[in-house]
This record gives sequence, C-alpha cells and structure tokens, in this order.
Amino acid sequence: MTDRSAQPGRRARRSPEFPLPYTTVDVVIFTVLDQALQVLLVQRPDGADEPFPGRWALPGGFVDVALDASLEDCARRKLVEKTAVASPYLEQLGSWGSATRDPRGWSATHVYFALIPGQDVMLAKGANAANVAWFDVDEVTQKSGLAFDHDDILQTAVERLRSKVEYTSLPAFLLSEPFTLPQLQRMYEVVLGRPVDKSGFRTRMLAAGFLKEAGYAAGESNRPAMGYRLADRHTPVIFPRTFSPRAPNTNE
Amino acid sequence: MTDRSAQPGRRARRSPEFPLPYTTVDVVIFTVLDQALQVLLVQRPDGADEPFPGRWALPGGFVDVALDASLEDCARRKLVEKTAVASPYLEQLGSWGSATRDPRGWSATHVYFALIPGQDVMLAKGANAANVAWFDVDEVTQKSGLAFDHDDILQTAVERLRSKVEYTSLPAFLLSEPFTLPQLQRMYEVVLGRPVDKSGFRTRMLAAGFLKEAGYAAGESNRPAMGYRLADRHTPVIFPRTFSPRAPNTNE
DNA sequence: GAAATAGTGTCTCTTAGACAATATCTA
DNA sequence: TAGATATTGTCTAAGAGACACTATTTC
Repeated sequence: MTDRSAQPGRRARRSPEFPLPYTTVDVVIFTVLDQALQVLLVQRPDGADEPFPGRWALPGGFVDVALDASLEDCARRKLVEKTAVASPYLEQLGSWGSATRDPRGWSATHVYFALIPGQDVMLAKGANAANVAWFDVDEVTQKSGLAFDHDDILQTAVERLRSKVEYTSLPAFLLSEPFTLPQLQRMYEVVLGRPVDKSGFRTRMLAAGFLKEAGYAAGESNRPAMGYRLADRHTPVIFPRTFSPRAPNTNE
Repeated sequence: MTDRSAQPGRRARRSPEFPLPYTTVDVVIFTVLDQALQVLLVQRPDGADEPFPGRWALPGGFVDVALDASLEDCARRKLVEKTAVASPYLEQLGSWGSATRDPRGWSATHVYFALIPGQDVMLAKGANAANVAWFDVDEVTQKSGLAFDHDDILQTAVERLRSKVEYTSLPAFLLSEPFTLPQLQRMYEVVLGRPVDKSGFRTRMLAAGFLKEAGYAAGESNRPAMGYRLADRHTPVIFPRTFSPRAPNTNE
C-alpha cells in the first residue's frame, strides 16, 4: 500500500497527494573545555506557537531543499552557523522519527555528531549569541530537560562517543594540531573519565601509525614534548583491542 | 534562516509553506542460505512514470504517516510484508538523503538492517511473489545495478555486518533456536569468508555467556551436539577483542 | 571397527598492564 | 640542584591461535 511505487500521481513535487513527515537535521557538537566534555546547545525561542519554548536543544532544523544538496551538507551548514568551525570530524549518529516527537506533527531527524577542538571554538556572535552555550555533558544528561527527544539523542551520542573512544583514535579530533601525546592522553582520560597508563598509551598510539611527527612544541615549561599531526584528518583509526579488556564495552 | 523556529506559519500540517523532502525507509534483510550470505531484493515495477523501472532494489518505501508510529515500526512493517518473519534482529544502519538520489525529488531514506534465520524464510506469496528474491551478496555487490543509491547502501550494510561479526554475537541471529556451536561457527565462517578455529571459537562463545543450554538435538548423524538458545534475542554481545588481532578491522 | 563430527587439552607467543627508571626542560 | 614533565624499559600474567587428542554417535 505504501510501496514507493504503489500510487502514481505521487510525483507532483510541491503538493504530493499524501502527507509528508518533516525532515530535520540535528548536530551533537562535542568539545573538551576545562578538562570536561561539553556539548553545544541552543535555546529555543519563546512564543506560544513554538514547540518547547525557552528550552535548550541540540542545534538543528529543517532540511532546506533549496540550500542543502545532502543531509551531510545540511549538518555542516548548521555546524558552521553555530561554531564557525570549518571542517570538524563529522559522523552520522542515526535518525529518530515518530508521530509524537514533535508537537507540530510526524517528523524525522537525521542526527550527526561532531568533534571540535576546544581551542578553535568561537561561538557565532550577533543577535542570538546568548542563545548558544556549552554545557557539561554529565550535568546535562542527569538533568534531562531538553526539547523534543534530545535527551535520548544526547544520551545515545555520549554512549557512542565513550564506546568508540575505547578502541579508536577519535579523541585526536578534539585537539588542534600540532598536539603532544600527553595532551592526547588527557583527552582520552577526560572522555573516559578514568586515568590511563602512560606507557601503554604511548605504545598503542604510536603503533597505530596515525600520527606524524611535527617537531617539538617550544615555549612550554619543563621538558618539551614531541608535537604530532594526524595523517588523516577525517577518518579515525580503529585499534584491535579496547583499552580495558577486563571491562569489555557493552555499547555499540 | 532554516532554523526550526525561523518561520511561523510552518505549523500548517497538510500544506506547509516550504517544500518537504520525501521520507522513506529501506531494509537490508540478510540471511544465510546454501552456505552463502544472501540479501533480499524486490524488483521495481515497469512503467514510464516509475523511477528505475524493472531494476532490483532494497525493500522499502514511503513512511505512511497514518500507519507508522515510528521509523522502526515502518521498517518492521516492510519486513513483515516481504518475509512474514515476525521478530528478527533489527538495527538501524543510517540514513541517506540528497537532492539527487531519487529522480522524483529531494528524498531521505532511513535504512535498517535485519538478520533472519534461513530456515524461517517464507517469502510473501501472492501477486508479486515473483518480484521478491534472495541474491548472493558477493554477486550483487560486484554487479552494481541496483535502483537509487542502493548499491552504496548495500555496500555499507555488508561492511557493517562483516565488521561487527568480528567482535559481536550477531551471527547467532541468523540461526533459529535451538542451534549448536558448530552451526554457529559455520555462520561466522560464511559471513567472514574464512575458516575459524574450533577450539578458540568455543571458548570464546561460552565465555561470553550469551548462550543457554537447551538439550541435545537428537536425530542427526554422528555425535550429537549440545543445543543452545540465546539469553537475549534482541541485543548482541560485544566481545572485548576481534577474532584476528593480526588483521585489525578497518571498518566501523 | 571405520568414518564422521563434537568436544577438550596443551603449548607457545604476543601483548596489555603495572610500575620503575631515565631524560630534558625551567626556575 | 630541585622540580616537573616527557619518554623509555622491564616484568608478569592473561589470553589468542595453532594443533593434537579424546569422545560419541551412525553405518
């Protein structure tokens, strides 16, 4: 009945003969600031006509058929609008769609998650600067008062991130280049929420072969550390084992 | 500009003031038949008005706002329509959306992938039975003549499946219960395309603790094997290591 | 008893994890 | 030289992979 081809006449572009769900894109933007994992949220406008007025939400919005060539384009557009970060790590998280998640009607959102270096952050200025802010991830996930089903989405995003950090080089995308191994280790520790052994960490990272030496970072105090750049700024490396075989990861 | 709240008046459900993309759901249904990984495809109808007439495609179609409470409901509906399998393993794969993937206009599809036991397969009969068939995955992915962007989608699904089989109990969902460890091992070998050591395999599976003994399966020839059932028919177990540390998986 | 398949035992080698030791900078 | 941080080395124990061996059925 609802097969793609069941009804001729569906081809009218502007006013199809059957109702269409809304299509939106949301982006979960993570960074590490002040030794804590943070997520970017925007405050929804007030107004009786608005869904969830005044509540905080993930940045996102309707797909613009005229502007966006693809879902990922749409996600990048929203990301640049809010953070002015040009080319972050961007990965699709999944999609959420139901009749009830948006009071305006059946809607489906395509969710991406992005990792950006804390140093690069420059929140969009202008009229609505006050409506955009970083939040500590642990605090937000405990409070659970986000708009739409964004509590669920954020929860899933955090689980996915923490899970993948156990066996990928993802935290490298939270640093601007060049970075040192101790800095990278700190990213792992912040995201995982536990200390990581120095020696094993170094062996593992260097063996994975995704780092290129980039000279010593001068100026700091104490012994200077080797700086590194990523061989591939887009794809994380997958390690053959997790960090803690004793406590296997239970997420995807 | 395209923020969810930018334009009041967008709330009109039936005829919004801006064009909406089409929203579809597709399902990549895998099974193992004749010692080979197979995928279910449906043939698109002929007709000048139809996109990709006569081409094979993944089963799927438009979300029906009246019928489907959620995306997953929609996926299950399409799965039951084609295979009559009630409760298979179903997981979201991702979404594909762009202005060009469907000649009828901007469309976004939410893709799920399902694993069903070969024994349970009973393709939907009736008028369009001839339009539904199983295809060897390796053959289809080489030929690359599917409708829409389904070649890409299938490719991604196969990579995801093969990748996850390296460190999860997913192949158990390709068997009907009760099953034996040698049968399970064969599922792994078929999907991975390589032999797996018997001893290590058994140790690993039993240590993972996701199997419940279910008595010996009588009647076969030779020594009978212990039958097992899954403790959880919905969630796969994740092993702390991949099967072959020597050749780490490079996919997600 | 032979054939076939199910299940177990043993050995080796890799490697993670813990922790100790050394190196190089600033003050 | 003291303090701080970077980097390397060593030891041990757990576990994977390889492969040989035993067990239980049918014919």
